[in-house]
Amino acid sequence: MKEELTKAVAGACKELFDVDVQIELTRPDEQFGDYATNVALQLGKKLGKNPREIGESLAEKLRQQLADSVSQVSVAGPGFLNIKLTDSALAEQGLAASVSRPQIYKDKVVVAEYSDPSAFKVLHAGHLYTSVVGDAIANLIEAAGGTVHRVNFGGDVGLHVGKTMWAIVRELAGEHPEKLGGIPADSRADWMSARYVEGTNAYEDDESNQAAIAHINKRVYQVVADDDHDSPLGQLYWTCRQWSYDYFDAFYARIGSHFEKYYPESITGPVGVKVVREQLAKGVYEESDGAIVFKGEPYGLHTRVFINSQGLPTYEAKDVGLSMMKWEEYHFDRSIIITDNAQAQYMEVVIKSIEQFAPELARGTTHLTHGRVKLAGGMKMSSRKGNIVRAVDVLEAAYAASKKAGFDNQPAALGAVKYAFIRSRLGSDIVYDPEESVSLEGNSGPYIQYAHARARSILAKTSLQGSTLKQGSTLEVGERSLLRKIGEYPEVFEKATTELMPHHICTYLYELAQAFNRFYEKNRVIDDPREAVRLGLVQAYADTLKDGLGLLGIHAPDKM
RNA sequence: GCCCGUGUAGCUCAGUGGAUUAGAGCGUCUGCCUUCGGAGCAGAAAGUCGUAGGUUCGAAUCCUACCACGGGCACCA
Repeated sequence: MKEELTKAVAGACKELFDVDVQIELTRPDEQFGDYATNVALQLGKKLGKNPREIGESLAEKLRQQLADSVSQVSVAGPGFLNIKLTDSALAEQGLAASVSRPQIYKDKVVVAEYSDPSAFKVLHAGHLYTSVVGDAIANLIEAAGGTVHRVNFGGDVGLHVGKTMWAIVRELAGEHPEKLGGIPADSRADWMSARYVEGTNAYEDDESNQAAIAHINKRVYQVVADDDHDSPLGQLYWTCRQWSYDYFDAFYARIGSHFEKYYPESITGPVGVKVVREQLAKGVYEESDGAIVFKGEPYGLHTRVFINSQGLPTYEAKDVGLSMMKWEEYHFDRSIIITDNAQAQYMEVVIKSIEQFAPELARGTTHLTHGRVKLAGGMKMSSRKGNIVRAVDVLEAAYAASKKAGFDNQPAALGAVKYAFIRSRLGSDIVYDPEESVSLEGNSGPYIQYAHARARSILAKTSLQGSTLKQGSTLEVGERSLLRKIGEYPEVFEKATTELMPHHICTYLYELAQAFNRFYEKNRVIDDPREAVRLGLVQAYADTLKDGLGLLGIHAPDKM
C-alpha cells in the first residue's frame, strides 16, 4: 500500500509539474491521516511557488486517481499532504501485516559475524549482549529474504592463550596432561578462566614472567602449526581448547543461538600472514621496527601492527585472514561484523588496509558496533582481575528475579533478557536491570509475551469459525485505530532491516500491545454483534506480535 | 595532545529535518473498578532536548566552538 501510494504521489508530481522527486511517506498522528508527505514543501522551494497551492493540486489529482484506496487527501499546515486510507484498504493492509515483510535482501548472501568469544576465557555479559543482538539482526535479514551465514570468530591462539597455558602448567606443576582428568566437567570453564586471570596478573606483575609467557606462547603457535596432539603441551592445549568449545556450544544452545561455522584464529592467522606478506611486497603494508604495519595516517586513521617483530600475526592480521576466508567461502553481497564499539577505530584501520587490495570486499563490509552492558544496582563489570559478570550470571539474575516476580519460567526469563538487550538503539552502553526486565508491567519482554498469550486465549474462547474481517469491511473507530497500527508492521520491519536496528521492532511491539489494550478496554469481542469482524483483528494482532517476537528470538507462548 | 562515540523528565529509554502541548515505561499523585486473562484504561505533576552561536520557511535532529562522560591512539584481543 505504501509503495503504491509513493508511486502515485511521484506520478502526480511528474504529471502536474514535470519534476522527479524523492517521495517520503511518513506516519503522522492518527488525527491527521494514515500517511503524510512533505513533497509540496520540497516542490515549493524548487519551483518557487506557494507550497499550499501545490498541495491542493496534488491532492485533487490523488483524490481522482486513488478513489478506491484513499478516502481523504487534505493539505495541512504549511503544505503537508495528509492521506487517509479507506477502511477497505486499511483492512487489506492489516490482515497481510504479519506475512508481508518486504524482501529487501532477496537473493542476497550475507555473512553475519558476532559473539566472537575467545577460547580459554569465560563468556561474560558482553558476549550475551552481542549474541542476542546479532541473532536479531541475522533474523531480520533472513526474514527479508537473505541467505544468512552466522559465523563466529575467536582467539584460540594469541597472548591470552600463552598466559593461560603458562598458568595451567604452573597449576599442574609441569606439563602433565594426565592431571586434567581430575577437573570435574562442570567446572572446566571456570577453572580455565581462573588460570587466565592468574596468567594475566603474573604477566603484569613481573617481567621475568613475561619472557616465560612469551616463550610458551610461541610454543603454542608451534603446536598449532604442527597440529601436534602428542607432546604434553600439545595434549594440554587441544584438550583445554575442546573444553572451551563444548562450553560455548552449551551456552549457545541455552540461549537459542546457532552458528554454522567457527573460525578459530589459529586458522585465520596463517591466511592473514600470507596475505599481509603478499601485500607487503606490493606496498600496502610496510615494515617498521621489525614489525609489519599499516599506516592509517593518510586516511585520517592511525598506524597498527599486523605482524609483530617475532613474526607472529596480531589480531589485525587474523582479521585480515578472516575477511579473506569469508569472502572466498561465501562470495557474500554483504558482510556484517558486530562487536563492542571499543573496536570501532581498530576495525576502520583493518578495513581500510583491506580496501587497498580488495576494494569490493571492503565495500561490502559493515562494522556494526554496540555499547557495553552495565548492570543496574551494583553488579559491576571490570575485566582483568576476574571480577566480571559472566553471561550465566545475567541469565541467573533474570531467572531469580522472575521467580520473585511470581512466574517461574525459564523461557520467559530468557525472553526478558533478550528484550531488555534489544530494546535500546545499538551504539550506546545499556543498563541492564534484572528486576525491571522481568517486570510484567511496562515495556518488557514478559509484557509482550503476556499480551500474546492473552490474545490467543480470546481466540480460543470462540465457537465461531473464522472471521469476516476482510477487504470491504467497514470499521468502527476503535477497530480502525488498531488495524492501522497492525498495518504499520511491514514498514517498521523494513526500517529495522534497512538500518540494521532491531530495537525498532521492540518499540513497535510495545506500541502495538498498547493500541490493542486501548481497543480491548472499550470493545467487546466475544458475544458481541461484531464478533466475527473483531476476531480477525485479534488474530492479525496476535500473529503480528508472534512474528515480531520471533524476529527478536523470543518465544511467543499461547499460555503463561 | 589527536581521533571516535555519547549527552532528551528523578531513573531507563524512543524520537535523528517538519506541523500542535518533544513522546513512552518505571517512580509520584488522581480517577475507572476487577473485565473476554486489570499483567489494564483514562488523567496529573515532572524537560531551557549538555552550553553558546550558526544554517533553514522549519532544528532535539545539520554545521562550528566549548563542557562532561566513555572509548581508541604500534607489536594485547
